[in-house]
Amino acid sequence: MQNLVRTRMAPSPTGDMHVGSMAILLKNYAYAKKHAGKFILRIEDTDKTREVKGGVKAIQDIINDYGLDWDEGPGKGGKFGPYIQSQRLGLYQKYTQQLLNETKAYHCFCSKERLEELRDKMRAEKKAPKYDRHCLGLSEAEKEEKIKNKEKFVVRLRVPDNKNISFIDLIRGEIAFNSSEIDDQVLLKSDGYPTYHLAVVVDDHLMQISYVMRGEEWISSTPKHVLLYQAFSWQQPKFAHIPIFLNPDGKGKMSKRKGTVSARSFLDRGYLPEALLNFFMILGWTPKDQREILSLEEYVEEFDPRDLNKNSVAFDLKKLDWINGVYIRKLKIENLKLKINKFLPSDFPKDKLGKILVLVRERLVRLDEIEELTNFFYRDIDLDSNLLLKKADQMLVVEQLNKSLKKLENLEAWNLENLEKTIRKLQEENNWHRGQYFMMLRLASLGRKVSPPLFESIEVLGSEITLNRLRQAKDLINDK
RNA sequence: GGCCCCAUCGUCUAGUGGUUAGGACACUGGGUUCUCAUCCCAGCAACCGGAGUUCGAUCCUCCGUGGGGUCACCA
Repeated sequence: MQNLVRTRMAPSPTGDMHVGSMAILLKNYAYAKKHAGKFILRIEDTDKTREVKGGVKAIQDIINDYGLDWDEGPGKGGKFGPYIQSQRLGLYQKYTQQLLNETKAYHCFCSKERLEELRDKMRAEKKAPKYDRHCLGLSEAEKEEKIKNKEKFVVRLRVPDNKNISFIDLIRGEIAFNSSEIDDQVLLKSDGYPTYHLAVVVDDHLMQISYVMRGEEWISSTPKHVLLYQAFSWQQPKFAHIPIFLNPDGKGKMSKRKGTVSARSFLDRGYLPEALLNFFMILGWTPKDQREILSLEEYVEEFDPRDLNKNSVAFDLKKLDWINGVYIRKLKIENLKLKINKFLPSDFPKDKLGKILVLVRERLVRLDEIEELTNFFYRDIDLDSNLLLKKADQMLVVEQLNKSLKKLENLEAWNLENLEKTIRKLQEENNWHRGQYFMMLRLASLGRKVSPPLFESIEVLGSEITLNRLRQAKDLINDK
């Protein structure tokens, strides 16, 4: 049991989960699965001021909507619970007390104003802002007095001076810091809640997390955590800091300013969860054979954080679009029907859904394009006489429409075979230019230059609508 | 600014002390075709710079440059 792989994702319920977080979650999930370990979901709700209501539920939902799940955590239980940090306050206070007793931590009564002033001053001197340990000099009596007077305080870690602090990152190797660069971290806030730094270390230890895989932006915080592991004499987990997503243009950390970034928003735009996961997989990592389309199962089998690339990666939407298209094309119609349901406009003719999907499946890049791709099947179209007459004169087009109408009106059955045979025959017998004639018919019956194949489309459209539109086209040209 | 991380086509990457530096997306051209899309074929395109180590560096070392991250009683 000692070597069990236990990974975790520890989001805060402060708003929609970022796509980058989902990508990291995937890696934690996959690695635990690969080693028949456990993937833990822990909620880090230690900042009461930023918490949003329904945040925990939103986190659980989005994970499930991406087709993933967790083994221990809210809604699942587990023997290391509770998995919500606000329910573990006593634990953090207990461990803080331990550090206090061992003089590895100390009370700090400094006001926010003083700290801010201090920071401003140090910044002005071009130095890294650091707490000046003002309260470390307090005598025991002074401290007791302040506590008795109910003065607010925080507890800070007493960081050793000039000590080499290093850790092994699975992706990058050894990373070293000097402890003098590290601030005396606040461990316990004045409201009794722990800071992130205390809470992660305590919980990762207590929950026996063996691999901490988190975003690269945590590298500079890791020495603080290492210090804490040392202060408690706890064994460190293995660390892997995952490269972050850059904006699609490759400039800067992917941010709201340059577009939508929540994991939910991609689902809302009609990207399939499997396609998104696949995209996350191959950003910064490739399987040995370099294939780019792979299933979750295959990924679970092959992924290892040690093979991750070191550099941050641009979130290339073009590639995502390509992957999404690949996945849509692989979908069986019955399956596509289910998945596209929530993107259908209210006036979409559900009885024709299957037939229409057959026609547009290979043209869909995102599910939310369905309306744009199919509206001519169920909405009035705009006929443009200029377009109709673009490659032929008025007389010819009227003749084409007349002859077509006559034949189509007398079709025995409105099916693909009859339609194709009849129209092709008309074109051949009259020696009409095929491109012009077919395009004119497409324009007249579907109202657009770009569409699924003509015969299939008008078959689905039905005789009534098709013939009406052809008549309208004729009238329009005659009126010109 | 301090500290830390990173550096192969536009993007995501493979790769090696000696290779025509490979693939995918995107882009361009062609084929199939009633348009578009799919599919197939072809093309364009990269080792950040400078020293050093070496018979030989894209690969190893150092410096520079560039990009990124981080410096809260937020995570």
